[in-house]
Amino acid sequence: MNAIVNTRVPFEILTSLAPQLDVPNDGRPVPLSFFHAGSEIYAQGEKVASHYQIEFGAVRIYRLLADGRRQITAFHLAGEMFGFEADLAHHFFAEAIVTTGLRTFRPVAGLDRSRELLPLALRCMVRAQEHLLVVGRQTAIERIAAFLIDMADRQGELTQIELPMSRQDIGDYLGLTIETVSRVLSRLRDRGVLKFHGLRSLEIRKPETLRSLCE
Amino acid sequence: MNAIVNTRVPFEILTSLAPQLDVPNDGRPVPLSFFHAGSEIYAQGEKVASHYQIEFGAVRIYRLLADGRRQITAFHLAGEMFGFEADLAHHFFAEAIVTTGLRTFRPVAGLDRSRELLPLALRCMVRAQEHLLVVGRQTAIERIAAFLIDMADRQGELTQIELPMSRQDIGDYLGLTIETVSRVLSRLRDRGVLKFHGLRSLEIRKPETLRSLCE
DNA sequence: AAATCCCTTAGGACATAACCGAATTTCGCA
DNA sequence: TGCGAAATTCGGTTATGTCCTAAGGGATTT
Repeated sequence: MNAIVNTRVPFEILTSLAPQLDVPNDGRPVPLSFFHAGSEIYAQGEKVASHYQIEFGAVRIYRLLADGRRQITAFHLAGEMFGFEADLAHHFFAEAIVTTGLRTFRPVAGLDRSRELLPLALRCMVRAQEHLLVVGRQTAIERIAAFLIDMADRQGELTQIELPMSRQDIGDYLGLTIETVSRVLSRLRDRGVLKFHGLRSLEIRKPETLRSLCE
Repeated sequence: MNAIVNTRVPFEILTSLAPQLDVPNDGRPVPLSFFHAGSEIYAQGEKVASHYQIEFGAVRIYRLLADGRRQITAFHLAGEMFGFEADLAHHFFAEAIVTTGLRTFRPVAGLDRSRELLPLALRCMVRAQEHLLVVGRQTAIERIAAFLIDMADRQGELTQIELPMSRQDIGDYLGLTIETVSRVLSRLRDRGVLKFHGLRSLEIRKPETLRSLCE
């Protein structure tokens, strides 16, 4: 996985880094594009033009109900790929959570990528299905615990976690309100399970307690 | 889609039908196997040996928590394929809901099926992600409405629905208890939206009302 | 046709998490 | 370092859905 995770680098500096990051792929340079925090990468209903690999930063994939309720179906971190769809149109929205650099892969006519794409799609599928168990059948504290363990695993660091997303994002991912997310995190802090260094940086002090919470 | 949906045919009769149903595929006959209601097709942790197409009947894919809570991640009906996994082991359980006939596809060494499998895997992925929105952000009545509309769409018939699964199955699919499922269905019946012909056979009397419930 | 069993429905008490309003903290920016 | 806006946290109240118990209904078996 990429070493640069969820940093808040000013946009100007990023642009100057572009030439170094823009390494060739399959003999052809793949363009690297930048997205400010909160900016849209693609929208639901849009035609699928390419898929993406995250060079640095983080992305949220989500869907909206008519009254504004939002479900985030996935977070993607540095090194991961996203943007696959079942047909020609996007079924979800994708937004940069923080300043994010993406490598864009456009499909090449006549070139069959299904052999490489299949394992990635399968992994996405299993992840979504496993997340269903969390959202459908676990309590608030179990959901938060599962989320923190997942984030820790994906960031490599076992005890130190950087959260690129807001409490609202976490709530919309876990099917909880922002208040419940905040309350549960505070309770875990008070119990000595977590220690915060700022709002979005934390340390797991009792990994075994956290793990026992999601059964 | 196959015409035979969710019928309760005695096992003996099914066996006698086997020769007719066992049509060749790729010049080689694909074996058809039968499963009684409730019998296991594969278990979580088992090595993936093949994937399956449903000739008739219905299948539930699920996962369990240590204390017995269950989340059904998908129902599969006649004509559909299932059993794909991200690696060599099954991440979920699969069970026949009613008496079910399956066509089993074993991977052939040296034969790359990813081109055919990718669209199926992507469809499964999108379906799971869309289901996340239902389970994570919708109310009980909205979930039931979405479920009924999905079942109607997949069975071809627009107003007549046969439910192969129990109320418990529906609850475990939608993240609700059996009582809530029952209560909501009764309320929809009392409101004249649904009309039941037995417990597992129903008619949508007001499709537009149902549709307006999931926004 | 009767009996049994299991699934389903119903009703009430309870609990978890949502909702509402407000105080507090954090972080970007000067 | 200090200011201000935004995000987060906190407390109280409410509602939705769960839990528990019991009654009802349908299907299968004999």
